[in-house]
Amino acid sequence: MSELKQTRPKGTQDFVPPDSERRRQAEATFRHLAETYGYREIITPTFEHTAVFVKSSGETSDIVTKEMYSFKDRAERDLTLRPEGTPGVVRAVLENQARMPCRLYYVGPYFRYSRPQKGRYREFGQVGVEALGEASPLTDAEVIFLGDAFFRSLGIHDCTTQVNSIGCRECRPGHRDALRNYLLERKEQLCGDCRLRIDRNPLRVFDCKVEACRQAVEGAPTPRQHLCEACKRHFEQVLADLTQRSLPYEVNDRLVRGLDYYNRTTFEYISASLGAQDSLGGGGRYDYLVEEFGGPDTPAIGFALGLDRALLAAPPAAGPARRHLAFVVWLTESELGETEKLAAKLRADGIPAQVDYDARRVKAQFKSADAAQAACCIIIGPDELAKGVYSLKDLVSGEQHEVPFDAITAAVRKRFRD
RNA sequence: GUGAGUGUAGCUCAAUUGGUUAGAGUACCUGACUGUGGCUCAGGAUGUUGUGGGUUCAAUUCCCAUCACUCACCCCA
Repeated sequence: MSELKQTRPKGTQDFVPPDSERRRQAEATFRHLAETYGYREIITPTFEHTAVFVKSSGETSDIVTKEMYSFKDRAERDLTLRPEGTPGVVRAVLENQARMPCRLYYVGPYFRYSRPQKGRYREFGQVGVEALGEASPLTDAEVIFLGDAFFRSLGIHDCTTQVNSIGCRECRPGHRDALRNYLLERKEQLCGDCRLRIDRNPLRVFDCKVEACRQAVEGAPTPRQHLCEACKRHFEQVLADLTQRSLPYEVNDRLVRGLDYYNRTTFEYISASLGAQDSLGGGGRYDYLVEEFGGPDTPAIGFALGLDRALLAAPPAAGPARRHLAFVVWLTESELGETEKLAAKLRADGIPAQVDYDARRVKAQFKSADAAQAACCIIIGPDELAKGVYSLKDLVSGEQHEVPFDAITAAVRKRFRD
């Protein structure tokens, strides 16, 4: 293989047909589903002032400390390619003084500087929703249900839903202290990372996969044990509504999530068929974030789902379907004018039409049509023009018959329906 | 950022213990079929063996470096 002069940057992906079409399809499915629940699309910049992410995700979170694509522009502004969606949405909602409550969804590329592997890319596709100004536990359950519905509509069936509650301003400090004391007593057993976490964010120790840490944390005080009455009731209502909706779930006490802004409900969707990167998506409540951005006290909840991983977990597309495309084939140059006219008419009638202007022989044109996966060919030759017909050939069945000039659109439409 | 594995034709892969013109399938092109794709048959074209160095009479094969990809750690989508 001769060396290509230009290759794509590490961790980025090209989507060529039909992969690009499969991806679009999944996005369309999500848009439709989200709109079904009353969400409307929000489009925000792909980069923001770095402070937007640092303030919301947490100064010490891994995303902020080592995974951001940050740069200075020509005026020395500190900018960052968005590593996640929520902070930008919250910023935009406040900046545009959107009326609360409001339900927003988004679709787009996100960027994190981490080493690529299966299901993890430096540029990746994410879809998400944010329900701002809604405090009810029923909203939590509906949001969790919506994420699950998206995966199911893509044909993903091995997806399990995990939920947890990490409490609020009232009950978190109590738990934090209890957990910190518990961990300090067992500091010797913990890995280096976790020893640092004791001070910075003890909750994250629950996330650690090191076996020693897992054991040490076995009997640790869980967030759930320390929930205040209000949080406890909220969580119970979330679970009750999930049950009501017949959505199977697992309560996972170790599910704490990596972003600082979460409170109360957290959840995550896990797939068994993805390898190490098994999280299809996740989210949670972030009742304090809007206020921290300088806005009014506003409860909120949302999720982000990984498009790349969803497509990885979804069953492969069905067999090679023919495209709704008519290929117009010409015999000699004297039919070229007629060929262009027919193609124009078909397109005006809403039928995608293509012509191979370069291939001189009919055989080569048919090969092009086949390679393009066209559903049919329309042949224009001297004989046809003399008789006032086109020859219409179905490329799947191989059948061919003559169609009067003015009946061609209807005849092709019929082919597409079959 | 750390570790391991893999780089041979457009694609998927071969090539005995290092041994001289690096093969096969598929895709591609041509013809059988000068108005017809897919099937069949016959023929044809294709590689600086990722790159750079080293060992050797001889390197796709062994060694070093480098780059790329993959998987895992980490982190999470």
